[in-house]
Amino acid sequence: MSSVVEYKNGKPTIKNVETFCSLTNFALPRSDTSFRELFKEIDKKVKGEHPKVTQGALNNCHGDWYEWLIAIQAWNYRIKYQKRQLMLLLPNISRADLASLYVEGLNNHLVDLRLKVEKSNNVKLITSNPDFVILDIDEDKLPSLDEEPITQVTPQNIRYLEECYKHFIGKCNFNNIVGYFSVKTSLRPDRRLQLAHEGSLLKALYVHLQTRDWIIEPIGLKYYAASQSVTKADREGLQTVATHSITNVQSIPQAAVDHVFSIDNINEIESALSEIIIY
Amino acid sequence: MSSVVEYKNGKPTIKNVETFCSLTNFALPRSDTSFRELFKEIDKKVKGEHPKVTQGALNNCHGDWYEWLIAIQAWNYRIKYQKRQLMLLLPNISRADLASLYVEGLNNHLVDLRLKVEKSNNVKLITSNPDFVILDIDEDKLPSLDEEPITQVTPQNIRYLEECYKHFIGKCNFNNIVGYFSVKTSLRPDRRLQLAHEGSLLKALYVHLQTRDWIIEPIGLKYYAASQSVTKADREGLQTVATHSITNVQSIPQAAVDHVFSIDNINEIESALSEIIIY
DNA sequence: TCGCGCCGGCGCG
DNA sequence: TCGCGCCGGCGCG
Repeated sequence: MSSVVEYKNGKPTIKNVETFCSLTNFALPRSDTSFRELFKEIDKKVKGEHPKVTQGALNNCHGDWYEWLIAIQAWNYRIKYQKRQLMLLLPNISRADLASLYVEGLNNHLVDLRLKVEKSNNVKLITSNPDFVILDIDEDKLPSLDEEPITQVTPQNIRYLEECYKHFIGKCNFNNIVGYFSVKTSLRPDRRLQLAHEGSLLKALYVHLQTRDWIIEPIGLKYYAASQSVTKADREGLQTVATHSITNVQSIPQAAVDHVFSIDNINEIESALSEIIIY
Repeated sequence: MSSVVEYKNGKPTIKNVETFCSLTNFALPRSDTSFRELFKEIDKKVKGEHPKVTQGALNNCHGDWYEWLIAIQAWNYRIKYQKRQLMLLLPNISRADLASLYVEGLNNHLVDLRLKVEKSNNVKLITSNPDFVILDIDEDKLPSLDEEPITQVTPQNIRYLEECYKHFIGKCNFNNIVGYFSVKTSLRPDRRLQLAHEGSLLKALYVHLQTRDWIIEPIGLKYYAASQSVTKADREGLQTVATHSITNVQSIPQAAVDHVFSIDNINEIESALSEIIIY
């Protein structure tokens, strides 16, 4: 236990992965265990032994824990139900732009768009990376993955899931990237708009690729979100339109966020995945 | 001093206005006093007497303090330089939607747009209210305001500035609302995107009004932002395009945020206002 | 009671 | 060193 917090000049630093693995005893929570409660208990243990740990440090960890639990379950879902679609963790944008997942030709369209946009008016196309990308391996060209379910919460397994996206860099065609998924343990009226922005911009980029390759009937790009609890105001706030679709009367207004799931235990992850992962 | 924090069931609550007025001695800071340092000192005093005050409570207050200082300076700027443009605080959206500032005809276009968008695809047009609206009183129809500068930081003066927008509800024509201004004491890579979303959506609504009224050469809508410190990454992140402007090749890509100002003292407010308030 | 919009303190690469 | 993207705890109406 004392090993999960390090001190640097008297300032405690939570070792995120080790804390989560050690304090969950390396096991997945029961399928009806509330993540909220689970995180609260872990917090209590950490704070009990290390009173100087800040709320901000715990906030930071909660976000990762939530992503890991969903990533593990998504991994197992693909294997259990033998789906060709899969959901993978993405790193932050300074480690890898999600456009780099596309094959060279499509990536070049996006690079070209960014360059031209920037050149014409000193303007950029910037958003954060979503937490997950949803791939559809409908062609043999994409690498196949291990078929081993993940049953233990270990640093090795977490690291494996966090790096999995690397296999697909430069390999995805237009129809291989079918959606994105961003998750937050909690929402606030201001923070939930980050999701709307992300969804809106990702969909605008998709429409751009569609136009450049003149794809008449695209399968469409889904953008999903999830949180441990979702109020009516959250749902309404997240029904915001993808702004590119409202300025001319021809296009049908399109939601930036297609659906927001309430996910606070493993059963609820499973249920969300059954709507997200169709094939 | 003890009066600025109230206790409810042992839980401290900062009385925001009273704290700021009392701990600044009801005076505006010197024109080169760093707001950062000022807020830090106030925090220290509050925490010194009330150790149970949380970081979250102070965060909440900092946002208001920053807005008030800018609102006071904007008020005085108009009078000092006899400008016909003015910058007013806006309330949060549950108190008054900013569309309500427009005259009935224009407001109806926006109501109509919201209805049709919602009806067609269960999608809404949602963003937070910006902190300030920038008005141009270029017609005699708009109410005129007091010409008294504000030299004291008092609850009465702050309340006055917070309610000033009410005079303009239902009174603004297309060319009376020339811009918005949102401010944050600090930025983060995720939170700065809230500004991009807000700017993008406000500009899309403006384009919609322009289309409905078929206004050929609109004066344009500006969206500005400010923070106590702005990094290169912040500037680049905020150069994000207003997404409606990139999906067809005819329109020129337009920035969601026209300019981000670094404002940490009264001189810097003055300097920003000289770029924002032109006429 | 709850919705709004506020923001600092992270762990990591 | 800094950029990324994390999120709870507010004061107020």
